[in-house]
Amino acid sequence: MSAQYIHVSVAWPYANGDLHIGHLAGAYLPADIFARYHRLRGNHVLMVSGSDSHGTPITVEADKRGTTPLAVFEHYHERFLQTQRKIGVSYDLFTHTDTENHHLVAQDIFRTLLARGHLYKEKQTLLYSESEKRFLPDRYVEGTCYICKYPHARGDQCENCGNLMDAIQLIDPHSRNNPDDKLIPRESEHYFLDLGRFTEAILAYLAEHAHHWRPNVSTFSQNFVKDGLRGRPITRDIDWGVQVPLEGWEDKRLYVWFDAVMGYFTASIEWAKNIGVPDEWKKWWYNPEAKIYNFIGKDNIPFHTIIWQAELLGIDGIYNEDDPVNGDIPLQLPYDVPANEFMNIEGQQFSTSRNWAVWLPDLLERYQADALRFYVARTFPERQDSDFSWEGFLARVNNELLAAWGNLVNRMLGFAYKRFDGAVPQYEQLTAADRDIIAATEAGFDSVGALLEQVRLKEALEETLSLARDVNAWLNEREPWQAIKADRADAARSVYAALRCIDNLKILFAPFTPFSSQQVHEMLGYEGQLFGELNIEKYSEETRDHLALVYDGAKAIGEWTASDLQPGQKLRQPSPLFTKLDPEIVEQERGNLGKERVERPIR
RNA sequence: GCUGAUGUAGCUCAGCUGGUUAGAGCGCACGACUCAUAAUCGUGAGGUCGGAAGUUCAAGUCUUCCCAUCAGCACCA
Repeated sequence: MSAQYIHVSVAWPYANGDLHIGHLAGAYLPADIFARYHRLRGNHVLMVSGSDSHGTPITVEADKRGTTPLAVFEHYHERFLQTQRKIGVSYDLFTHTDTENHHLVAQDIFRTLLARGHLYKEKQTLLYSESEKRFLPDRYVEGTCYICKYPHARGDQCENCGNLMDAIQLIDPHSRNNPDDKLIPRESEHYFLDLGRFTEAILAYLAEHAHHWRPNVSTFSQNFVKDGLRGRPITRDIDWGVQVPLEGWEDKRLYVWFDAVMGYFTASIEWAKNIGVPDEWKKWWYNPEAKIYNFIGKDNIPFHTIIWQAELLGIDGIYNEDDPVNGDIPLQLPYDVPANEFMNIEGQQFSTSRNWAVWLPDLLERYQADALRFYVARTFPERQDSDFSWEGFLARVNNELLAAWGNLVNRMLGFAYKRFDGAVPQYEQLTAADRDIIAATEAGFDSVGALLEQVRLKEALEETLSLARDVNAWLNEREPWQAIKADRADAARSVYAALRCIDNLKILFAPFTPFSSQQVHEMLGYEGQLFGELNIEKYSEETRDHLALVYDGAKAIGEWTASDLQPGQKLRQPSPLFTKLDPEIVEQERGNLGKERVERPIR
C-alpha cells in the first residue's frame, strides 16, 4: 500500500491562559497519538494547529492585567510551545492567528465568499459606549436582568437565573469596567455567512461521512442541520482581530470563530511556505485521496462538522483555479471529526475561575510526560465524559504502565544484560511457545493498527497493554531464571524471544508513550530516533516575527513493522522506564485543587 | 420547554444489528514464583445491568413512563 496523505487538524486554544488537562484529553493527545501512528506507518502526515490570538477571552484578560491583547497572547503562545514540546505533541506546525499569512489568507477567504454571494449585510442593534467611542462586546456589558432583576447580569447570560440573552435586552446596560458609562443601543452593519445556502451540500456531506463518525458527533450534527441553518455574523465592532478587507470597514474585524477555524487551512499554507515548497499544502487539501481528521472537543462540534464545511464549500478552488493539472479537484472537507467529550476532575466540572483545574506546565514539573500521556489516554472521554482523579492516576501508572510494561522491560533487559554478557542472546532454535508469543505480539501491528486507524485510541491502548500482559504470562511459564541454572541454551531461547516481543511492544506503545519507547529502543542497543524532534523556531514575515513549534522528522527511523532483533546485538545498561508514584501525591495534589495558582516559568 | 446523551461488579469502563452460565483492568482474598521498581503469574469472591411496565420463544440490548446526572438549543415573560 502506498503512503497516504493524512491531515491532522487540531483545535486552536485561546491564548489567554495555560494549557490544562482538558486540552490534552480533548484534542491534543488524541491527535498526537493518531499522527505518530501514521508517521510510523510512513504516511505523509501534516499536523497543524496554533494559538488563537483573537477573541474576547484575550482582550478581557488583557484588560484585567492592564496590558495589551498582543502581550497576553504572545506570553501564552510561548508557554504553549514549551508545554507541548515537553509533552511531545508532534505538530508539523503550531503557529498562531496573528501572523501575516493568517491575516492575508483569512481576508482572501472573506473576499472569495463575498464575491460568490455567500455573505450578506444586515443591521444589528448593539450597545455603544459614548465615552469609549466603540461598540462593546457582550462580555463587557453588565446590566439588570430583565427576567430575574439580578443587577449584575452579563451581556450574554445572567449568572443568577442562567438565562441566555441579547445584551440589548438588559435593563440599564452599562460597561462592566465603568458602571457610570451608560450604553446606548445603536445600529451597526455586519456581514453574515449565509449558511442556509449550504444546507443541501452539508446534508449530502453528512450522509456520506456520518456513518463512520462517532455517534455523538454525527447525531449532534444532523440535528443541528435539521433545526435549520441560519446566517451567522462574521464581523464585529472591535479593534483586535483580522481587518475586514473593505473600504469603510476599517473599524471592524472578522469575528473570531470565523477566522479561527480557517487556521487549519492557513497554517497548512504557512507550513508549506516555511519549508520552501509553497504549493506543498495542496497534497492534502486538493487531493481526493487525502484524509483530513479534525480533533476537537465536543463544545466545538457544529463549527467543525457544519460551519467549517460551509466555509470550505464556499471557497472551493481557492488558490487552485489556475493549476493546469489539478484545477478541477475540489477542496477537501474533513473525513472525520473525532470529537472527545469532557474530562472532569475529581468528579467535578473543570473551571478556571475556581481553579478546579490540572495545569499541564505544573504537571510536567512533577511527573513524566509518558505517565501523563498514558493515564490520559487510558481515560479518554471518547464516548462520554470521563474523570481525571489523582487516585486513578496513581493506580494506572503504578499498577498498569509500570507494573505490566515498565517491569517487563526492566526484568528481561536486566536479566539479559547481567546473564548474557550485555548482549541479545545467541540461540539455536525457538520452542513452539516462543514462536507463538512472538507471533502474538506481531499480530498487534494489525489489531492495534486497525483500532488506531478508526481512531479507537482507548481500545488500541488496552489491546497493547494486554499484549504486554500476555508476554508476562508466557514468561512465567518459561522461567528463564530457572532454566539458566541447568540449561543455558533454553534460557537463551526464551530471553531472545522476550526481547523480541519487547522490541515489538516498543513500537506498539510508541504512539502513546514515545519517550519511553525511545528509551527501550536505545537500551536494546539500537541507534537513532524512532521519531523526529520538536523544535521551537522563529519565522520572519515582512512586518513581524513569530515563534512556532515544528516537528522535524528527517532523522526518524521508527517503523510500524515487526522486530528483526539480531542475536549478539550489544545492549545498553538498562534502567527503569517509569518512576513509581508515591501514594502521598493523591492528597497533595487534591489539596491544590480550588486554591489560587501561581504561574511559574517553564523550564 | 425541546432535543440528545449517560446511569452495568468497591473503582474506571467494554458490551455492534436482541440469543448459550453479563465481560476487562484495577482493588480485594487465596495460592505460585523470585529475573524484576514487593513487580509478575494463577485461582476465586463480588452485579436482580437506575426504577416500573410492555413487546418477544428470548432484552443491559427494542417501546413507553418515571427518577438521577450532563450537554446542546429555543422561547415567553
